[in-house]
Amino acid sequence: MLSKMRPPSPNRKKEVRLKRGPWTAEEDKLLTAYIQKHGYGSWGSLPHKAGLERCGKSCRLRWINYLRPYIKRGKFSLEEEQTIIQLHAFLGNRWSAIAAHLPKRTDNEIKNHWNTHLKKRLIKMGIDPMTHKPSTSPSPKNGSNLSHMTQWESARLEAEARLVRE
DNA sequence: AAGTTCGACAACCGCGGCTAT
DNA sequence: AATAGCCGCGGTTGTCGAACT
Repeated sequence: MLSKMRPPSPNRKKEVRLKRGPWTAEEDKLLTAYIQKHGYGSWGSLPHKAGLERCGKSCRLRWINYLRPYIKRGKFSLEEEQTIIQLHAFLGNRWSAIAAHLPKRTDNEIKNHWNTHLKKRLIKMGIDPMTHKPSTSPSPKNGSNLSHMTQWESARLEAEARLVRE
């Protein structure tokens, strides 16, 4: 939908070079202080008001994924991982919907965790991470034990997906 | 010790939905 | 009804530290 994309720098008064890349502690402080005082929203104008040389999009991302006071960071518990796998079986790559069931986790964090850990783990178990069903060409070396595991896991996932649906 | 590869995660980009005009 | 702009989402990339050679 290119027509909807805004031109490079439409109505910016001055060509302020917007900063990109990792956030500094100082920037975090500015953003947090501003949001604590005024709340968030209107991301387009927020950076300027907060004294940040970032685009609104970058500020929004930083706040949502990192600075919000109640988010939980660090290692995922077994329960959380199971929940993610179950929800993914039902919802697919709808990370924000999955994150809604794990209130303290962000969609970005869940997505990263899925891509770096859970997906690989399922593949290792012979489960297709997209369909959550035993993959069609299971690795030949870990035969029957694995297929039993995958059948069990698959049945469990389907049952749990049903539960989530209800 | 130096160089290379790998894994984890933060951040960016492009797109689509929604709303206001 | 058409258009412009904002917001949020999902995919992808970039960066950095750890592990390995």
